[in-house]
Amino acid sequence: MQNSDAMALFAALLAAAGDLTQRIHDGVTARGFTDLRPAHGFAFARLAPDGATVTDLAVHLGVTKQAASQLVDEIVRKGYAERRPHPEDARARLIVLTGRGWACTRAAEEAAAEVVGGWAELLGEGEVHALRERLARIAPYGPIRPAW
Amino acid sequence: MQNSDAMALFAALLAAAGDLTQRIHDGVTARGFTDLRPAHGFAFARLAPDGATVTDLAVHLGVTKQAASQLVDEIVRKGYAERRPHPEDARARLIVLTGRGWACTRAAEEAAAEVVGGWAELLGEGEVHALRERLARIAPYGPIRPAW
DNA sequence: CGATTTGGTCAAGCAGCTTGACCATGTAGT
DNA sequence: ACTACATGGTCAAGCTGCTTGACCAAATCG
Repeated sequence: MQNSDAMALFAALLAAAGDLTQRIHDGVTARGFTDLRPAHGFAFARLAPDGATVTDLAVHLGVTKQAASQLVDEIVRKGYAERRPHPEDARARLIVLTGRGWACTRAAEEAAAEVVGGWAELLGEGEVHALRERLARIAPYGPIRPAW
Repeated sequence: MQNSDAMALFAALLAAAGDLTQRIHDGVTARGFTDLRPAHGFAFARLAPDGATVTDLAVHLGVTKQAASQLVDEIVRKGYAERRPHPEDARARLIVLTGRGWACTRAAEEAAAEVVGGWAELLGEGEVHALRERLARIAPYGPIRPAW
């Protein structure tokens, strides 16, 4: 394994991740959600299952809770989520997706499936699945962060 | 291929790309280059072969030429590159790496090789190579861009 | 040659993040 | 139970890295 091979792998990873991000974002925009940026999508992913607190979101996104709070302000203002009192902690607030937030989440999933479907035509379904499985083995869980 | 599988692949890609970026950056820092951010490394990659103009860099990084020019100001000020008159165009300036810039580039390659070496222990050399090859087939060339 | 394009810089403005201070609620120690 | 501290959240101010807009000098095209 030469050093330059490692850099080539790095470049390919960045290109694939950046391309997929861009194309999902384009797909979401094309489905009518024109007032969002990719960062919002990563917030939705954390909110989707059962909601989350601002602090949860901040950890997930790798930013301060003030920054996460601003982002929540924005998606609430735009009608994608709402702040509710937290059922178990009067200090906290539970941020949950609205119907519009769920619709956008589904749009992102569709867009992602479209792009990945194109990859499957290039590589075959099995190869794409293998790709996912191998990436999962080398990639630690942790805060989502920009590629740089 | 379920929609959620596509999102899982997306998450794995982002995690791998972000993790590799972070660990290369850490490695570069550990080797003594403490005044750089990952974005500078992507500039170095474009400058390394034979130098480049500010406009070349801007296209490569996907930003305006003003932003690229600022970034060049910074790496020049810190001694990693220098502006020279362009041999074939008196309007342009050729940005080339200094010795320090090359040393940093080698440090990044070493750091990348270290991380990818760790991946090879997990997956095997062949699998890592296959990963690179498959990513290369689905990832278009284009401007480097943050994962979101 | 004049007209337009291209490489680069200067200047101003802004979006999204940070740090710092603060309040309300929860949790632990004695 | 009362004090002390930790935790969730917001407000305010500031900074960094980017953008848009205007401009100049050199190259290219008619």
